[in-house]
Amino acid sequence: MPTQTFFNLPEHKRQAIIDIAIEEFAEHDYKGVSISRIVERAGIAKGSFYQYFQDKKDLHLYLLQVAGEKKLELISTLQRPPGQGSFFDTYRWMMSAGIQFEAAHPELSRMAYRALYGDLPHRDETYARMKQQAHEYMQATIRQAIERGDLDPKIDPDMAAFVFTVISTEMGNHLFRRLGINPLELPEKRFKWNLEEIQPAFDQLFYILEKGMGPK
Amino acid sequence: MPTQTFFNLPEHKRQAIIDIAIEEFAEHDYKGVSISRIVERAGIAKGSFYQYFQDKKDLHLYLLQVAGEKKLELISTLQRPPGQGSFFDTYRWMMSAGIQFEAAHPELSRMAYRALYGDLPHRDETYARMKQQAHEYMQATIRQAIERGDLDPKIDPDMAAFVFTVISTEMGNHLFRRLGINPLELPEKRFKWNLEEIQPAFDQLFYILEKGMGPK
DNA sequence: TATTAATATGACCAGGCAGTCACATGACTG
DNA sequence: CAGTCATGTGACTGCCTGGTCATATTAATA
Repeated sequence: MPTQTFFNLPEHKRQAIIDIAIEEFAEHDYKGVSISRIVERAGIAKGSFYQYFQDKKDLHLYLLQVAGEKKLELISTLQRPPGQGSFFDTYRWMMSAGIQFEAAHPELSRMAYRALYGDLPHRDETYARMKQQAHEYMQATIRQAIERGDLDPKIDPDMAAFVFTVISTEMGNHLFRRLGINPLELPEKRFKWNLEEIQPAFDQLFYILEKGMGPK
Repeated sequence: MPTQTFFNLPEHKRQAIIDIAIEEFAEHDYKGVSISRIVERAGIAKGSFYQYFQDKKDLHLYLLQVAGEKKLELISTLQRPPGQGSFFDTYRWMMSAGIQFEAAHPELSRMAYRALYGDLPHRDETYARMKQQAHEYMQATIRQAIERGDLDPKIDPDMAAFVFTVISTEMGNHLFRRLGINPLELPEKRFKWNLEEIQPAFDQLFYILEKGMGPK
């Protein structure tokens, strides 16, 4: 965690450091992120940086925490699907929320994606588990949905969880590519993100997930 | 491409360099691979290395080429699915072939995976396109399968190609995790790779892909 | 104002890197 | 044997890194 000194900083200065650091961790992988570059861009001395953060890892973990908080923050503003939604409705809402977060904070998403799939010297500490946990959570949800009659009882929960997890992870990338958008350019280009635009894609995806691809 | 000098090397020495370098590119991402470490492990002088390869990138591209050749080599030994297989049969065979390659050459797979999804200074040169090409090829195949009546005409080819592509890419990882195997330890542990063992997983996956997850 | 505590600074350190080059070695030729 | 050419070598360069620390500056307190 950052030191008290960091939190004593004037708001705008603190935020500038965070923003720049996030940009760097979105643009480069862990090894590629240079503290020297960050302090230069932020206009602070190297020594100051190390009065705010213990080391590079400390900064990285903090930024990931910030990303998590931002995501919760955004999701809490979104309306939940009406009533006792079916599994597919709920899941569609979750996925849509994830993609809205990607659109609103592409740098944060990219950083988090790197943390999950990139090379980290401190990977074992939390992140391999994050994937495992997401998988197990999904699996449990699927089991419940099967019991409630929302899903075909013949499917294998482990395999279904795999399919859902891997699709959610990559769906954002796919949608942006499909729409010809570079997510990292989203904020500066002030692209008008139109949720309606992606509904057809969701319809198509969930048709496949629900009914399969085989001939009827 | 490596120099003639490299190809003049005695077989065992050349192979040792290749093997060690592949190990390094499997273990570390591009930035993390150290030529100094490679030459030390291989017991050759730094100067010799640069008489074999132009630079780090030259080595990397060559190793990727080797990986491609090895994959074709292995696949050509596998029996094709009998007769005019349906789309699902063919695709199941392709996916199974991919996983057999992963099991037989986990380091090569890991290196290739890194090349596709990791950070490369020379990424633009070919690799972003590789993904795009795979997607387009899959999409075309799906269109044909629809015309032949092998797939539900109501599905969106683009979305279906996305689902197939992302699942094939990660299916190997998923299977190994499910079986409690670390693919990188496969070769040294001489794990007896039993194809039968993964058939149930394929059955489960293709049930989902064909019939979907929704209640019937 | 004098004293103390908090914060800012950038030259500096040790280590690692990719890549170079002047030279050494060995093998083959006339 | 001398001469030539391919190959091997590792000290070296220049660069960048994460991280340190003695010192300077500023703010707070008495």
